[in-house]
Amino acid sequence: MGNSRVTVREIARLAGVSVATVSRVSNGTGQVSAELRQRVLDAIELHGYQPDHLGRALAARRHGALGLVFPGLSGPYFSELIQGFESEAVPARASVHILCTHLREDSDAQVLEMARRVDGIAVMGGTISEAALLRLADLVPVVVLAGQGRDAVPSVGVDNATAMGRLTSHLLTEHGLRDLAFVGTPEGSPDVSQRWAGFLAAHRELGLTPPGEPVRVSMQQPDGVLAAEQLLRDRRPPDAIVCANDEIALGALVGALGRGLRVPQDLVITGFDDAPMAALVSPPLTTVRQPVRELAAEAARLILRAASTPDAPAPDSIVLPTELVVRRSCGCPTGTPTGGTGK
Amino acid sequence: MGNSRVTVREIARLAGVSVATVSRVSNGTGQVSAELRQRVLDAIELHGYQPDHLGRALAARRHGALGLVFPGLSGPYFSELIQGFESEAVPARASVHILCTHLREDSDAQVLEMARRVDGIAVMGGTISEAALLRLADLVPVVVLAGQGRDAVPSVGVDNATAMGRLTSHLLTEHGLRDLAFVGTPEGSPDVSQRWAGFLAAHRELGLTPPGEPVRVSMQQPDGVLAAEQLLRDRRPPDAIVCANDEIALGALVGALGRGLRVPQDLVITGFDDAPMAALVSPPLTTVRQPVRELAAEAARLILRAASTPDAPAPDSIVLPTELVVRRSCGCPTGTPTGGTGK
DNA sequence: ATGGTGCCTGAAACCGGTTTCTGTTAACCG
DNA sequence: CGGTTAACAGAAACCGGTTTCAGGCACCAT
Repeated sequence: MGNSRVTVREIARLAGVSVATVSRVSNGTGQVSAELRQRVLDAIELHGYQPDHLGRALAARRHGALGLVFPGLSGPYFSELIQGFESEAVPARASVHILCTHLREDSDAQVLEMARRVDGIAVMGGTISEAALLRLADLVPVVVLAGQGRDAVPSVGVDNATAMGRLTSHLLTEHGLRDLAFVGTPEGSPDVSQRWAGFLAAHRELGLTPPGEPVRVSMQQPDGVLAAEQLLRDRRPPDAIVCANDEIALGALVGALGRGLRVPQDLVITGFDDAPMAALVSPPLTTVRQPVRELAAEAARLILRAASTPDAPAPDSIVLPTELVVRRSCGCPTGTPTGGTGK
Repeated sequence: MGNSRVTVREIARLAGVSVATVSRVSNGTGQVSAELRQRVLDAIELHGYQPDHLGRALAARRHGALGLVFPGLSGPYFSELIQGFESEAVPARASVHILCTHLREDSDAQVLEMARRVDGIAVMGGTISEAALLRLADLVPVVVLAGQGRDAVPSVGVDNATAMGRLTSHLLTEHGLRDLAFVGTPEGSPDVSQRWAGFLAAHRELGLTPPGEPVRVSMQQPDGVLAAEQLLRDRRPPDAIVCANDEIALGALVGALGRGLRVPQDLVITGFDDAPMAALVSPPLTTVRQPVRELAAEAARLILRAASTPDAPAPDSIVLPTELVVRRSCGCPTGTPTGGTGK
């Protein structure tokens, strides 16, 4: 220990100056004569003084911290998300508080509690109730990450419906597939809900009848294995498995190959996210690329800005572009450069 | 807004009592008459007063927050880790601050900075310098997660060397394999370093010559694909690929299968961690189970305890048991119950 | 000599809580 | 009825910083 218990008043006494002067020196604000400055710097150096964060935060009435709330952690998606958020927060000298809500039932209360410890919060879509979100926005700047904003709560996301519609159309028109299964739980998150909607819309636009129900599973690789086994056990398996994300697709691929099927000859599989593995499996996965890291970074920037200008008008929501990435798992010969950019 | 700017003094004024009484009521400490208590509760309710965390933390001289420092995020390992940590911290009303150091070069400074905002920190082994670790331990309670503790800094981990030694011996003796490759970067983390050491030791115990160098890659699935391709391109590929974790192994499996090899007939692959996917791929992965979530939870408990009893002696390091999980990727016929428990 | 202007400096107030310490009142006891 | 004690309430100090405000001083122009 040693440097832990040193306060401004202590340094002030040792340097023979007032606390105001110590504060000015340690912050570089205001005018201090060269002599006093040196005396203070010496005392600070000698005793290893570091201003206490709490005192400073209390006086400044800002925490210097950002919150990130998500349902759970799984796969490269959340890794990217957290890292994107962090990469923006830390240079702004803001620490990052996290909260996984899926572990507990009283997540609304937890999030509200978090609001009193940070300057702003990014909440993943669908993790807390609508009511809690509004109360939250009342307390601190909030942005919804990958979900629908509401009133004064801006959101950052991609146009999932259009992107998934484009992918689905590709399967229906280019490959003439007619029996597609959708794997993912629309009720689980706004992302999946929109992807499911885009999947349905693409069918209807072509006058086709989409499947009535998706295969509801979670978003991790093991769930994809499970889903594939369930679908392939059926007497009449689908032509294609359209997965809500790459993790599911990777799992489904493992499941399908494990049953001796050939992809894409016997079964087409597609994903969403363009995770690093998508390009490396065989066959490489046809998917939709979305800029996850950039999404989170954008959210962090929005919050930081809102926190520093308290009375500014609520910023607009942001929609980042996606890109259809056609590889071999859909049946295309090879990396056909059909890559269309979503809005 | 509305409830954001209400302070104790405000409530005290409105309820016609002193701030001390408001504080007593809102904390349930001390004695307050039924009448005053009700007046205060009404005022609190009416104005939606919530005590400010900073004021409270400053007075209590504790932050009510824990820090978690890791190199980067990747795969189920870190998900488990974070969730295990969080599951222990949140019920203790402590928020969780995270810091990914691999994104920046000045991580030592960042960690030291974090120390002034939390009551204790868990640092993944190998993420910061030895010097920084010691300085850190000077400021707040610290525990090293999956790494070597030092002096008064306790650690929580598993016996990687023994576990990997057991796995390696299994391949060498049960399956008679002689040409094993190790994939992973020992310099990258204490975990891998110990696993490499165990791999080498198992060879030497049997009087065999281990490979001189590991295949140095990172710890993610794509790296496993890469490593497999590199090894299999060689004129004389190994009999077995012993991977530093399951992610690498899963990638290697994909890479091997993609090249038309049969596992385990043509090539044996093993992992470490027992990630959820390990049991689901074909063939299922032989690996070592370690209680990652429990590891992190234990670390959180250690820190919380140390933070609440400042002058207690430094707790002992903790080593949790591992379990060899034999599945089919090593060549065993099926789920042979050879599962031996490591110390 | 006088008044004005800037530059430094420190006392004190402030951020929003908790806690000690003192004093009042009422209850209880012999 | 006097005296001790317990319960309760509030004033003020405190946690560790920042910032306002007023005063002192040197310097310059009238």
